Amino acid sequence: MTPPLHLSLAGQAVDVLREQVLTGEIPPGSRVNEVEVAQKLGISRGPLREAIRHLASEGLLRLVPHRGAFVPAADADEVKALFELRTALECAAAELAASRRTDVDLVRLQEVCAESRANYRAGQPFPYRLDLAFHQTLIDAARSPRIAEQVRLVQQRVVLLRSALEDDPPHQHASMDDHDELVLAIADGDAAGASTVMRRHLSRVCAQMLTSLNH
Amino acid sequence: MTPPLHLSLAGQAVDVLREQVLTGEIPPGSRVNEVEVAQKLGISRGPLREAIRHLASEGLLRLVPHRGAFVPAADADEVKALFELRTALECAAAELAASRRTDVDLVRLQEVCAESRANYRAGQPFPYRLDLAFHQTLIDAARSPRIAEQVRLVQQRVVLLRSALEDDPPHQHASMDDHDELVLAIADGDAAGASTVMRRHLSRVCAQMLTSLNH
DNA sequence: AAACTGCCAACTGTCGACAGTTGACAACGC
DNA sequence: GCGTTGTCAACTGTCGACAGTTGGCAGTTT
Repeated sequence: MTPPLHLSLAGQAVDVLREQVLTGEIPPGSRVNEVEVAQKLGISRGPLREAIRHLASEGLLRLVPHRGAFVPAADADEVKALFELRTALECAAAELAASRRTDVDLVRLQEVCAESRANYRAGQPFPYRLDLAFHQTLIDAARSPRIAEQVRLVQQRVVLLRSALEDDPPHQHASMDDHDELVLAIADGDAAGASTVMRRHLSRVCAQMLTSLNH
Repeated sequence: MTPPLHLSLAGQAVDVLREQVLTGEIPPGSRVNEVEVAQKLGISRGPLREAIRHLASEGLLRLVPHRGAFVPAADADEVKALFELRTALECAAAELAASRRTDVDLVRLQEVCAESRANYRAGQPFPYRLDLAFHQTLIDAARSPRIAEQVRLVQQRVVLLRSALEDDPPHQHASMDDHDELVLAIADGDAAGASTVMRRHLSRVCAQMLTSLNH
């Protein structure tokens, strides 16, 4: 019994639109015209409206009555508020991961860290893909479905605000150090330590986003 | 026709449906028939579908492709997972409240506690209304809009699962003690203490829900 | 020129109808 | 009797069209 891999038009529209919003193909601040996008996707306005509402509930769009849906623009206060939420969730995830992790989880985390190091030594910048992979692996190790769900949504909103992020080698290096330290704490089953490191890590990332936002 | 149509039909449907789901008027496990409910509300299926999708994003309904929307039934694993999320959020809120609270916030918290005590001494059971009011006042004192938003959604889902909750005087007394202790920690600006008390409090509430679920 | 007013195009909100899928029931074969 | 298969009603997914609202623009007034 394979779950219907055939997604509804609304579901497909959600995926396409989410991609376009996150990649900046639909730039922050711009409006989403229902008839225009519906024609472009080859569907009617009904499913598209449901897709727009869904993305709005994920925080990727902002709904204004009778005016339409807008892509929220990066804003300092929004970044701070969002990182307070992210910190609450990921610190809890780090604690749970430290106490629930299996050896397989540990190997996966170490692999991601090793790949990041190798990539960095090869002279390439720390790809955001690997950063996401690390945090993803960590919340999987926490084995808390509802927390994982929320973390995914928050990280998505961070990606959206990340358009104004610039490459900063020192910051990237510090992030990799944080990740390594996190793995150590999780390996030791040190919940409090993992939480502390995660808080410091996210604090650093948040600060970096705020500074690059002011440029 | 409503002369001042301030809210869209979909928005009105969201409010009505949410009320019906939370009060159990639409019992857990039952299905929401689109045509039936649409006729009962006097609207067409379009706005109702948007309302259903919205409530699903809040976790008050569960969508099954080609089958419709169901009210999720209380389940032990779900309760545990939900309380892990709630604990992560409200502990963070308690910490923030301890460091950001104003004197007005403190007075409000004390007022809610005092009202609970008076109510209890009058021989009446600790109304859930006051419990909600306390947690609401606390997250307001935390001044973190994104966290507050998520806490509201989680508490709503707890209300939904709460149908199987029975009155338990000892538990109510312990809850009020926890609240008082929380206020003391927040008054002292003791973030770590507030977080610890909150964690113990929610752990107790979760355990109580789990036991009354098995009866 | 600035401000006000009425009009208009564009867009969202809403509706009724059609098409595709699902689960159940009945008829059939073993 | 039990399992299989064909049929069907009910419901969700989708569409095109209509109605109401919004913001802007032209024309008018002071």
